[in-house]
Amino acid sequence: MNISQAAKLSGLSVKTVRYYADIKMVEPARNIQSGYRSYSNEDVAKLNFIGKARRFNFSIEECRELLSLYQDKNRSSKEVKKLTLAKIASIDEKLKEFHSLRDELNHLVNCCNGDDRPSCPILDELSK
Amino acid sequence: MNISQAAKLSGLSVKTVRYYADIKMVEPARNIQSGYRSYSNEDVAKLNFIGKARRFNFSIEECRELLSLYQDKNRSSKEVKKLTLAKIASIDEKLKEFHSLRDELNHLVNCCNGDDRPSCPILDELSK
DNA sequence: ATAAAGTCTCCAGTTACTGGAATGTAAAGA
DNA sequence: TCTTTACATTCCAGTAACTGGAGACTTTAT
Repeated sequence: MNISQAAKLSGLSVKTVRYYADIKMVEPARNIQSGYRSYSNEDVAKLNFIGKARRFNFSIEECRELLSLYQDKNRSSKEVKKLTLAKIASIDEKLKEFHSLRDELNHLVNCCNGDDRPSCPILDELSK
Repeated sequence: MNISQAAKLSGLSVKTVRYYADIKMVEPARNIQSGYRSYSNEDVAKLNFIGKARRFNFSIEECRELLSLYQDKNRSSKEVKKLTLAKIASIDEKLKEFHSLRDELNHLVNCCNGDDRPSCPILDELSK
């Protein structure tokens, strides 16, 4: 199938699918006449896999790793679990950051009248 | 003062401070002899302000906006509050995303034996 | 036959810096 | 004064993961 069909089936944009071919993540066959990329069902499965992993916040390099584990029939589940646990830890980090950020901003907003006067505790805090 | 002093006082890197000059956020005077950037205390205060706003996850463009409000003696606190509330909302969005991401990954990890066998529910899920 | 839709490659832009090269200036020590 | 060292300058390239667009070619539909 052509690239737009593969894109549709995998829920990715054509640009993104082409990008994944450029960086050698999913390299489809080529139609010799036209030069068009020709995607197999397996290619689409890989695109799906990557799309999902990306949505799970795995980086492209991590996706590459997961993909090779996915394709390796002799892999151990330990390796995958390790990658995933590391990902969870980094998400927890971000969660903590965002939580405290939110709380601080929330506090500032609650202190701010939000009227037409120039006095503003938010700016006051930022300038300290 | 020279750039490294300004950087130290504002807690930013020299590269970053120079970058902020390049993008016309904080444009210091110049020493005519040497061409060196010459930072005033006010410049440093602005750098501090920006540093803090960046740590609060405001984008450079938002910082620009906050900075001009900060320098505008006739501003209303309403405008600042609006920007901040929008920022909180976008942080809440990210929090939600990361939370559900974490929960899903956690679930997968709990299902995974993590041993030397190839069977792995994490990969199974990613390939669905 | 022609027009529209799809595809190709290649280049540039996004965000907010960071690293490095080549070069110039200032300050400190011998 | 000379020299070394530290600090400064500009400019170019790279990061992550795409996205947009130009110009050219192929396929499909009318």
